[in-house]
This record gives sequence, structure tokens and C-alpha cells, in this order.
Amino acid sequence: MPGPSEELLDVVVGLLVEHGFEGISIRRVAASAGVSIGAVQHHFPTKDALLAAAMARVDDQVGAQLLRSAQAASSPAGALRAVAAGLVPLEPAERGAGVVWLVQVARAAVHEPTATAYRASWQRVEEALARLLGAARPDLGPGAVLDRAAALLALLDGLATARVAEPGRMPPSRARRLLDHHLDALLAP
Amino acid sequence: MPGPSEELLDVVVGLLVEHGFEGISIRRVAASAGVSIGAVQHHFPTKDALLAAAMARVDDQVGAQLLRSAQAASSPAGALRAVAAGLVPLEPAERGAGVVWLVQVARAAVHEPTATAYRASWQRVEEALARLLGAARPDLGPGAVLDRAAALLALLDGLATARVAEPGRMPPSRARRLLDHHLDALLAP
DNA sequence: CCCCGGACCATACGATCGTATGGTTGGCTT
DNA sequence: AAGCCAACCATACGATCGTATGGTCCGGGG
Repeated sequence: MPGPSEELLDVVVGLLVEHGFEGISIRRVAASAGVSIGAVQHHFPTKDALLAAAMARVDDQVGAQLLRSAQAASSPAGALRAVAAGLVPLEPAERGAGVVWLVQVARAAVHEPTATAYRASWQRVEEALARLLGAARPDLGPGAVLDRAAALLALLDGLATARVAEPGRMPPSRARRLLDHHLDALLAP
Repeated sequence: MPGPSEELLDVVVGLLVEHGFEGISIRRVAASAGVSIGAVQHHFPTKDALLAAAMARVDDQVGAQLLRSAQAASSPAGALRAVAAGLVPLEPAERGAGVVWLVQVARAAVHEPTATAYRASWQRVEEALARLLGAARPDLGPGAVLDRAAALLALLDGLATARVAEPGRMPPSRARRLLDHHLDALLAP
């Protein structure tokens, strides 16, 4: 059961998905959560702290979800496929997570504190992908594994971007097909 | 020679690169351009019109640049390579265009007018890539051409995102290597 | 029983925002 | 010379912003 702070963060995430960073204000968060301005201030001293906590929360949730799906797989190749699929908002219900990722990475381009957090998170993602790919393709050298993991991550980011911003051009079926095609070629001996 | 409106738009783009959409206000644009608030209002009636015009301007500039580099190539494969390289901010000097693209696509996720303009633009980009790829690989069926063009565009978007938000993890040399590797495999018979 | 600290609220302050209004140039046309 | 129009400016209005301040409520430990 989430505490009151977590409920506030979920409200922030909801507003972030709907209106982006520009649409977020302490007053709106308070109103949307049904509390007063002071309540928000009580849990998070400044707006920056509130936004940072909200982004850290979704980061943790996504990371935990990826870890779970990877551990549920029976082979490194299966785990790689699961993690890759988890990084692209294929279903419309996953669009929220994709929007949060997109507005966060755009903020990282112009806001240094956001950038440091994002870089650390995505560095870990690339390393995880490389680890799984190295286990699934023991014939590849370590340099090739790193580069192909980075290329895979770039494709995943691009698919996520298209899914979020252009769902018409990139419907779920197409995203899935492009992802599977790339993974098939990547995992072929 | 750019008129006063274009100078204002260039100022907007500069602020966009430095601070994103959140850092843009009529007053800041006016101050940064060395004119009054009323001057900005005279050329663009509202803030939305100003932002839309600024994004349309960079869109036109990028499109013209891509068209030029494609026409300068001597083969469809060369044109494809040129267009692909032009869509990724490889050099640090091109980072500005990448930042504008990233903040624009993030805004498209939460702002419908931005989304419609972005979708139209990127739809044209995918079609151009597919046309060049179809000419370079006549052995491919039209469906395969479309899908591989979309996968290439996703990779380019992901590389651009990483170049802008994580220049440490994705230095120019690595982005170029990943791009060339993908294009080599794509253009191989 | 007291009281104390965390959770929450009401309100206020100064700053900044987008936009509206009306006036002032300065060059060009007729 | 007269007038017109685009370009530009100074200022003002109401709204919203982030944050600070001081109070109220209430459940658990002394």
C-alpha cells in the first residue's frame, strides 16, 4: 500500500503523461490529489525535488518490471527478448510509461540534473542488454556485443519514440514486427 | 538575408536549445533579440504561433539540407547514407538541431498541434527513406522496403536521442560506427 | 493527562507570465 | 506635401507561478 508521498508522485506522473512538464504546477498537483498546497510542500520541499522523485519512482518501477520479466525467462535469448519488449510501449496501456520516458529524455537535453539521472539509468540498461546478449551469443567478441547492444537500445528508443508520438505510423503490430525482425537477426548464429 | 521575423525565430530556436520549452517566454525572446515585447507580438500574435513558426522553420531548414545532400549523392545508396547521416547529430555543432528535434517530439506526445505537424514531417521522412532504399535494393519487395525504412528511421531516432541526451555513452565515433554497420547490412545484396 | 511531532491547511508575497492597448517612428507612395 | 502603413515601443491588467509563514488537527509515548 503506497503512502501519501507515493500517491502524490503518482498524481505527478499522471499530469506528466497528460500535459508534460509545462503543465505541472504545485497547485495543480495539489488539486489533482485532493490536498492543499501545503501538503505537497510538506512531502517535497521544492518543485524540483517533487519532479526528481517522480522520475526516480517511474525509473525504479520500470527497472523492477524489467528485472522480473528477465528472471522469468528460461534462456538469455528469451530474457533479451523480454527486456527489449518491455522497453517499447507496445500496448496502448503502456503509453504512459513511454510518454514519461520521452519527456524525461527531452528534459535531460536541457536540464543537467535530469541528464545525470537519465544517463546513469540508461547506462545500466545498455549494460544489462550487453550482458544478456553476450550470454545468448557466446561467439561474439566483447566489443561486438557492446556495440550491438547499443544499436539494439537505439532501435528500442526509436521505436518507443514513434509509438508515443506517431501511433498511426507505428501501430503495435508494426512495432512488434520490426522488433522481432531485428532480434531474430541479432540472435541468429 | 533574413527579415526581422526570421531573426526572432532564430532567437527562439537558440533559447529552445538552451532551456527547452519551459525556458521560453515572450519577454525572454524579446530581451534576447534586443527588441521590445510589442515587437514580438507584432510579428507573431500569440506564443503558440511563435513556437509553431520556430519549429516549422527548423523543419524546413532540415528538410532542405537533407534534400541537398541527397541530390549531391551519385547513387541511391549514397543518397540513403547521406540522408541517414544528416538525421543524426554526429558532430557537436549539430547538437542544436538534435535538441530541437527531441524537445519537439516530446512536446508532440502531450500537445496535439505539435503532434500533427511532427507526424506529417516524419511521415515524409519515412517515405523518402523508403524511396531511396527501394532504388538501392530493387530485389526487396515493397513491404520489406517500407518496414526496413521504418526500422532504419527508428534507429536514427534512437541514435539522435542518445547523441543529444548521452553524448558520453554515444560519442560521435560510436554513433557513426553503429550507423555504418546498420547501413552496410541494409545495403548488402 | 499532557504534549509533541508529523500531517495538513489557509493565506500571503513577490515574481513572471501571456496578452491587450495606445502611442511613436520613419520611409514610401500618391 | 500629405498621408499611410508596417515596425516598434511603453505600459498595464489579470492570472498563475514557487515558496514562505503560521496555524490546526490528532494519535501515540511520557
